Amino acid sequence: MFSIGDLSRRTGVKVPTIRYYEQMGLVAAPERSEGNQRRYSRQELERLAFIRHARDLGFAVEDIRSLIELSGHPEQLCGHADRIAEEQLISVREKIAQLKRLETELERIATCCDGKTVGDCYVIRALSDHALCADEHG
Amino acid sequence: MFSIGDLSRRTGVKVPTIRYYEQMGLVAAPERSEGNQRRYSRQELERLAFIRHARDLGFAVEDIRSLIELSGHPEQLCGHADRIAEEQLISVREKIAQLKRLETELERIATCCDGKTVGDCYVIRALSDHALCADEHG
DNA sequence: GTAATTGCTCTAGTCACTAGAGCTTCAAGA
DNA sequence: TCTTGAAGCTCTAGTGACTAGAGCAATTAC
Repeated sequence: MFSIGDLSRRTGVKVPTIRYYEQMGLVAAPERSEGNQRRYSRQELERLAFIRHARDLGFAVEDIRSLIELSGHPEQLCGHADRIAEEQLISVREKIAQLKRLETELERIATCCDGKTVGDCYVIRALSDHALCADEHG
Repeated sequence: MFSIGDLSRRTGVKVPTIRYYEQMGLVAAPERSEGNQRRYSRQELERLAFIRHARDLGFAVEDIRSLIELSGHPEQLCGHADRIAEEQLISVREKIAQLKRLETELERIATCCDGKTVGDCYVIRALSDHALCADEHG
């Protein structure tokens, strides 16, 4: 049996976050000690590790809820789980592409400044005048 | 003189967001019509375009507040503005690196599924068992 | 003149937590 | 056994950057 602090240390999920996940129904309400403290089994540790891993990969809490529900029905076809993962991959790729465009422009903005006064500052001018942008972004 | 809707169309910032920026002190409260509707000048249009541009580049509202304040003091040295832009560039690069690690793992997860039942599903197994991960992430 | 659109204020909701107050329980050492 | 300090409990409210909706008033186009 693990206390909530044990669980936190083993999974890397902060204590208040574990309680938040319980409130949201992502993890079941566990047994309690005589003094009303949460006591977790290994099964609950594993579920929390699953959630942590999925959150690290950027899955939304709602997606995780679906994945957990699916994992409870091992006889079903896995197309749904597969689709959630693929959508997440697409979304990650879009974010990368967007951030790369921002990187390009920020490089231009942040490296052109000659260290003089704000009146000549390329950072400020570039932000004021969209026409200075090399290509479209945002 | 522009109405809030004109401003919204010209800058691409949504109407409630313009009012929110006013509340946050990013744009000044403008003149009002006889019927208490906001009426903006070209100067305010330009400031909002500045804000929009900076938000597109991922600057936080607090950073934008600093940049606006700096742009009102053109005699100062621009080192501060420069540093804000450079920090933003560093943060964007970190996000890109992190997302690329996620992309790699998601590719592995999302493409190995053989379309059978959830019991054999690689997506679910990969999320359950961190040891299946090729390298560290998160 | 009237109807549709746009605008107003205000409150509350989003997401995924995080922080704090004020209390109780637990575990380890004396 | 007692005590002390860490860890736990519940509850409320705050974060950032908006977004949605209610219930009105003003403006604009026909």
